[in-house]
Amino acid sequence: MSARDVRTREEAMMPNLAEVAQRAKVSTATASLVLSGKDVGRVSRATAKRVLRAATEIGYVRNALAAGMRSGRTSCLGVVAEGVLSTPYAVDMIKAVLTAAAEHGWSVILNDTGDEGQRAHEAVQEMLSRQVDHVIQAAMYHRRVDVPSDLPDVVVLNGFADRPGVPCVVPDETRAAFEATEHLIALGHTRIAHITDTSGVVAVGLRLRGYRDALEAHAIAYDERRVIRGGDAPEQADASARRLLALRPRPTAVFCFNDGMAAGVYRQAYRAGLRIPEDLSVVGFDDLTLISTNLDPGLTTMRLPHYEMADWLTRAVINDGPGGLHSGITRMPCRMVHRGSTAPPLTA
Amino acid sequence: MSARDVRTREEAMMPNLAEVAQRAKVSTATASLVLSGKDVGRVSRATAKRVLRAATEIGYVRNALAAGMRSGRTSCLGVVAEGVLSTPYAVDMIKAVLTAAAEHGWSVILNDTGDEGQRAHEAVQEMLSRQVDHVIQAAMYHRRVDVPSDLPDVVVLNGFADRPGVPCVVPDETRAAFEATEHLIALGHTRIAHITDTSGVVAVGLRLRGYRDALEAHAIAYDERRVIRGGDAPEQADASARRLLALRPRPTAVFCFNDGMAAGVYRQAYRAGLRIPEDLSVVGFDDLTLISTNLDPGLTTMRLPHYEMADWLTRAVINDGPGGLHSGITRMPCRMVHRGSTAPPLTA
DNA sequence: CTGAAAGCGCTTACAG
DNA sequence: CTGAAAGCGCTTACAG
Repeated sequence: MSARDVRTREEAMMPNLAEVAQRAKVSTATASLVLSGKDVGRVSRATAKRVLRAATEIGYVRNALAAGMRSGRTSCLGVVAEGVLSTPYAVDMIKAVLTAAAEHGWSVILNDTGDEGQRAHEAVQEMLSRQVDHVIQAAMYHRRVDVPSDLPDVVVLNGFADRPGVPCVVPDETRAAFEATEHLIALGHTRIAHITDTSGVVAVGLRLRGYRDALEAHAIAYDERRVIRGGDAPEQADASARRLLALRPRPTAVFCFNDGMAAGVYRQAYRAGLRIPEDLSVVGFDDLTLISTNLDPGLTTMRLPHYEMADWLTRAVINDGPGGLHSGITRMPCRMVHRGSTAPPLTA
Repeated sequence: MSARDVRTREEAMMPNLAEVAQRAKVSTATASLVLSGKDVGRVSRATAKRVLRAATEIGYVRNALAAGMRSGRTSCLGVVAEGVLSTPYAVDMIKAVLTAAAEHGWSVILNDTGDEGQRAHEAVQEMLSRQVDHVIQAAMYHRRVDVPSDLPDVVVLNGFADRPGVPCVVPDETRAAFEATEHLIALGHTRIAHITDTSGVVAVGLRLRGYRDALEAHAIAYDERRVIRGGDAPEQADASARRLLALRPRPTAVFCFNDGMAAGVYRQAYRAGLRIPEDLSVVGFDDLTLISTNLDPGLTTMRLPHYEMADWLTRAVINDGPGGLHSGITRMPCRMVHRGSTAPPLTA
């Protein structure tokens, strides 16, 4: 074959290592050593300088494909996201992965398999084919994740694996719900309702647990009638909110499973002529700023640690590899963002 | 060197083409032909079957690095995003790129250089090093994009290049603003205000143009006092909205530069005791559903064609290459989403 | 401190 | 219809 058979680097004016070596009058071995920073104590400073200058002069860019094939390491991270980009909730995770990876000089191959998670197998094959060093499997919300068995170096972000031995990181839902509820208790509330979801997502149980634990810790009786279950969409959030406001005696505070449900409470409270926070304190969950900052007053809510989880996991994987990680579930704390939707009860 | 020097496919139990060929009792040339689908009329059906069976039996996954190096094509798309993941506005573009690429069997290397766009050069070097076939440069909002000169096969998504010869795609802002305004005119409004941005982003001028054109097309006098300029944050949106409501005679409708500003109008209208849409019709822009569906009533707004732009561009690049594209600006239409925040004026 | 040479796993003209 | 062999651009023991 000739140089014309394929779209060569030469055609695209991409010089290769041999040309750098030739120009610097050294072997490709020496040039490689210098250009990959492995030259200390092995190549004289003068030679190294010559190589670097030559590389700069002809605009050398190393072919990562060739390097990866020879060395067996690609400095490439595969991210198999399951619908992460379909939600505004979790995009921060991708952002964190990209940022942390870039800081380490790593690249990221991203594949979002969509809400169904159907294309997951294909995505994994693709990652293997591209020889990524590690795979991060990211879930759009805290849930159980099916981890392909043919994937050795895998970790799970925002979910837990269906098999043991896989490092996972999730938000500490129960603790967050405990703190949110305790915040309301500290303000003097005792009739605290909880609006939650009808779906079976794990966070529902974990946050309910935190809510109950907080009540119990402060000797407030748990009243099942104050736990309202409804859907996620705006109309369903409205329905839940109406049921909340119909409770007698009316709760003076509500802890909502997410910000969308809190938005429903705002809409119905205004329609009923109630003031927030004077007549009703509201705490949300997620901190979708598009919702929380556009409500009036701004919504006090628990921020999910999407960025922190992804940042931590990415750095850990790059620095230690999945093997260096605790092979189990790591829980990360959520932080409460105070904006003005809570106050002491008027009756206090 | 020996097989133990590097982390080989053997260690990871990754069979290579030679093993497939050996098992199928053919040469690697024949195996390669079959496994890359180039065997029609070149390899007998029986031989092809043997190869495919052998590959399946030993769980062969082709090494895309080696294939890419030899063939000069990687079926890999580089996406240099400039803060796209930092905004809820434009994530749909990434989603569309990933989906379209996956459908063609392409992988995507994603790099978000953050809001500043500082790391753009590094990102480009990275892409070149990884030998991506094409690069898509994506902007977080419609704006001028500095396209690195050392990047031959590049196209711009949601922006326009600073140099000629680069295919670009952007939303048709002027037409969208024209249609939004015309919708209000068709309902019978004549006192139509426009709340816009103080920043110098290009969309400000383009949408103002569409607003003015629509008024002119329907012989409604343009009144500069009805164009209110303010910032983007909730408090600034509130300030703009207050100025709107202080106008005398009060406009019966308002076309907002974005949904966040429309949310400010809702807040202030409610505080002033005005009903939407009876007393004031509101049209937004962007269709951030977290805002538009959580307002009461739901916000009628122009949806930006982020998904469509990215989908179209990705398919075009993969199928034709950047060279096959119109080397200039392509404008894509926005679609109006009707939700109930507009109605005929009461005085009509 | 430096270089010659092997080899990563594939694809591709080319010869038969 | 099939195979032998070259070569993509690197990195890495190894020899000197």
